[in-house]
Amino acid sequence: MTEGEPGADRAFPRKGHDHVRCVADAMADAARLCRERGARLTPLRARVLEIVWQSHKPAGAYDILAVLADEGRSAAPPTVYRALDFLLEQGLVHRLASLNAVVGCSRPGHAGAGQFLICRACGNAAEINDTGIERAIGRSAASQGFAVRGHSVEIDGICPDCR
Amino acid sequence: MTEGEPGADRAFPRKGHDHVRCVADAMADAARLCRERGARLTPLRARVLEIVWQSHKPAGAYDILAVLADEGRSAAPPTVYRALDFLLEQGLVHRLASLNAVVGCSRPGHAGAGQFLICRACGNAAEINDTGIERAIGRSAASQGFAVRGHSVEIDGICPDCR
DNA sequence: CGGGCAAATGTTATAAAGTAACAATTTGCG
DNA sequence: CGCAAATTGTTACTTTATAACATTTGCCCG
Repeated sequence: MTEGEPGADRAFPRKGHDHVRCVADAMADAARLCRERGARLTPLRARVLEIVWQSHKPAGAYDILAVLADEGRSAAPPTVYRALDFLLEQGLVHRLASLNAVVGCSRPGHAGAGQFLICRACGNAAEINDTGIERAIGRSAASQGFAVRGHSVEIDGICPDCR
Repeated sequence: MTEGEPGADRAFPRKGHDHVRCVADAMADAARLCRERGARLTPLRARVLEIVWQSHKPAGAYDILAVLADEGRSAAPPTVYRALDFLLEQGLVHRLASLNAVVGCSRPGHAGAGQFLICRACGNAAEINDTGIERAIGRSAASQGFAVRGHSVEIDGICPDCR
């Protein structure tokens, strides 16, 4: 996602950001990760992942379904939901509950947790991986005697580009 | 919610917790808040709020609908959704997106933000109001140039009573 | 006090999101 | 090859949420 320049750890992509390459990288990471784990990233699952990565706007299951249908694939809701279940399990996508949609995971393989900035103007969602938030959550849960299994942090607001 | 004893700031209710009184307090707070704001806490809205407060398990819209129907009220989905919209706006309930359900707000009036511990064993949800989490979110968003309007933190795990 | 306007609720119908159950197909493996 | 398991196809359905319009209620002002 980031281009490796100093101080380039931004959640929202900068201008001139090479999206084609970013998607290609994500797909390559996913393929490698699945290979290592013995999980099967089938053509259908790979295609769904690619569709999710086409944009930083969270994709609804029925949006994905429409794309598959356009491509002439036989597709019904379970097709998509099953592919998404796989991708979620593998930590390749995140589900944003507040939008009933998913986005590509910027750090593939880390399932079950994630923090997102969601712009109510442009609809883009950016994953942040803020250790401060993680730690604060862990500390707070521990003080209540609560054993954390996963968490979702969805922050609603206006992104830098839309201000 | 808490009983005012030293160190009693627990999110999950202790044993012997007086639920009837806790609900009564919540209703009184809600009535006062609405009066102050000139918002109309009508009998229907009040009843829906009361139903939500009946339990610490998040209530789905159709659960609430069933209760209203049992009571002989004429009720259809919009009845409930409209009441919930009002209660959400007034900050009297929180919506838990990951469960499609709502819970009573422990600090009435603070809409749009909240952090929850959700037990996957018993289904109870407890609101925490952790300033550390709030600060971490604010700091992280600010560093991205993101203007926060609201946030939801839903932490999945096992509560102290279920361990 | 009563007409009239806005807010709230009732009602019907439908959209959107997600799943259950079973059939057909593909894949890896002995 | 041939079988078992995993994946995908297919149909039907459940759950969640909203649109649109009718009716009622509360409240202000003359």
